[in-house]
Amino acid sequence: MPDRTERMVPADEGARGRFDRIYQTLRMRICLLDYAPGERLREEDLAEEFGVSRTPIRRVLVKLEAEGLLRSVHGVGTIVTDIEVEELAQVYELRVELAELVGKLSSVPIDDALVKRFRDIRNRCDQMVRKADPREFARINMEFFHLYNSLTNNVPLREFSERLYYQTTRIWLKTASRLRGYEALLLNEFIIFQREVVDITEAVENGDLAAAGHLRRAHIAMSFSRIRRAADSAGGALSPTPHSDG
Amino acid sequence: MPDRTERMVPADEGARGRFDRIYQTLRMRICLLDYAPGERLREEDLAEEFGVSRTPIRRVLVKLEAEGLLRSVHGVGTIVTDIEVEELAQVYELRVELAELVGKLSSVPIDDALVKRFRDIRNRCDQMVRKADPREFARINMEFFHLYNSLTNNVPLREFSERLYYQTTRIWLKTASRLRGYEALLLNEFIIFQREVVDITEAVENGDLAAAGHLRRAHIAMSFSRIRRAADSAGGALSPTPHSDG
DNA sequence: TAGTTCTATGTTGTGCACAACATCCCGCGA
DNA sequence: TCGCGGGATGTTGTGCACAACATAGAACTA
Repeated sequence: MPDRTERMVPADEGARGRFDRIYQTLRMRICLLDYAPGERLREEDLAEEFGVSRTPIRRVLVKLEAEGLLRSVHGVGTIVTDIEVEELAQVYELRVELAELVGKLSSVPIDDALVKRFRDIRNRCDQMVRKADPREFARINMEFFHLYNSLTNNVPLREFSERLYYQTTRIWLKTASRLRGYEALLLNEFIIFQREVVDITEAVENGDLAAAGHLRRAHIAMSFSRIRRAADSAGGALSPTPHSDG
Repeated sequence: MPDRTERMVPADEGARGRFDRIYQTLRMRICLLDYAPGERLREEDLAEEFGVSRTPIRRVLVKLEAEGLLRSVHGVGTIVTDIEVEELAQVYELRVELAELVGKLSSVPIDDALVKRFRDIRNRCDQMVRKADPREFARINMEFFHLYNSLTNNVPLREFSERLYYQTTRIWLKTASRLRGYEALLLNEFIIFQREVVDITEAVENGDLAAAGHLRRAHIAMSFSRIRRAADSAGGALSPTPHSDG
């Protein structure tokens, strides 16, 4: 048997590994608003940053475009998608249903390791409640999302929930950041989020995934209600925003 | 304002139009089993057929891979995905729920034109009941799916339902075609499908989309039950099948 | 001065040659 | 006869040069 030389250095990744790495990186940046909605991405810049040519970059961009995060226009550029009020409502409408389904379909067996992961996040929430850093909030929110999502073994459900999540959080962040009283609002959201984590952790501890699903559903629905109400009272900040970049 | 010259000849399509055309064509072929699960697609062959180089073909393949219909392996080829029993069950489990949601979320207003489209398909079913051609059955089934899907305005829901549909129908066709008594089975399916069309058309005529949703849900669930039962009694034909091609 | 055309510039899309990778098959030796 | 090693072959992945396209701004005209 030919000695399948195991890759010793992590830097020496195959084509697939490189593709995934770039893809994950860009998706994270889009979700964390490092790339704002409406911003133009230059393929050549990305190629230079990741030390490859435009070709593999384009591969990643095509995939991100298929997921609705980017939109390439010939002769213009690759633009981070924005989203309309109507469509944001639709996405939330659907996320609410899917969240409940996660608790219903193909439940995973609950073992100590799983419960521990929930408790860990809950504890980390307690520790960082004072900081109220938007970026850190987004990160832990995302981490909790993935953990919650892992409660179902239904692969298509997991994938689609993930896609909708990445579609909405960045828009949520963007919308919230344009409202007056952003700091207070964010702190409030964090406290509510903390309660959600506590509630769902308890449901998981009790092995009641259906209850976890209902809790999650309610929290997502209320989260959207809050942001919409705040935006309405601020005078239509949820409307399509003009691009601020040149 | 510069006179935006509308394209007069359909042959003179832009890059985007060509991309969509190739994408739709390949997706249809995969769904209709022109490309069987496990089959290898050669980029160069496709490039030659569509009169372009490999580059735009690869663009399409990346998107189809992102949707789970293809899988590219460096140095091996681009392979039409197969699907495991477990995952097929998961996909159906989810399709059932989404079908019901189509009747619940963001319902479109029902006008005469919409009702007419349902009646048209119903009538065409009546006319072609004798033929029992698998390919024609798949086509009209697909057409009805798209029509039913258009009952909701929720874009993400439509997109995801579509993706799951394309994932399952081809596997359904493949599985059914390997069973004994395939002809009789198909004819039976067609008769049942005809009933479904009649039922849902009536629900739409009455403006009761929730009822349409429940009908659709029930029919999808029963369809999967039938195929699974038939496969079980035939001795595990739903198991992962060995590739028959060289 | 207002409107229009044209050119310069920048971006994504395409074609092609080559590198990286996996597999098959032939030949060799025990 | 069986195992195995290495080259031949075929496929996807990458890099690069150029084409197609869109836009902004200058230059020109009425």
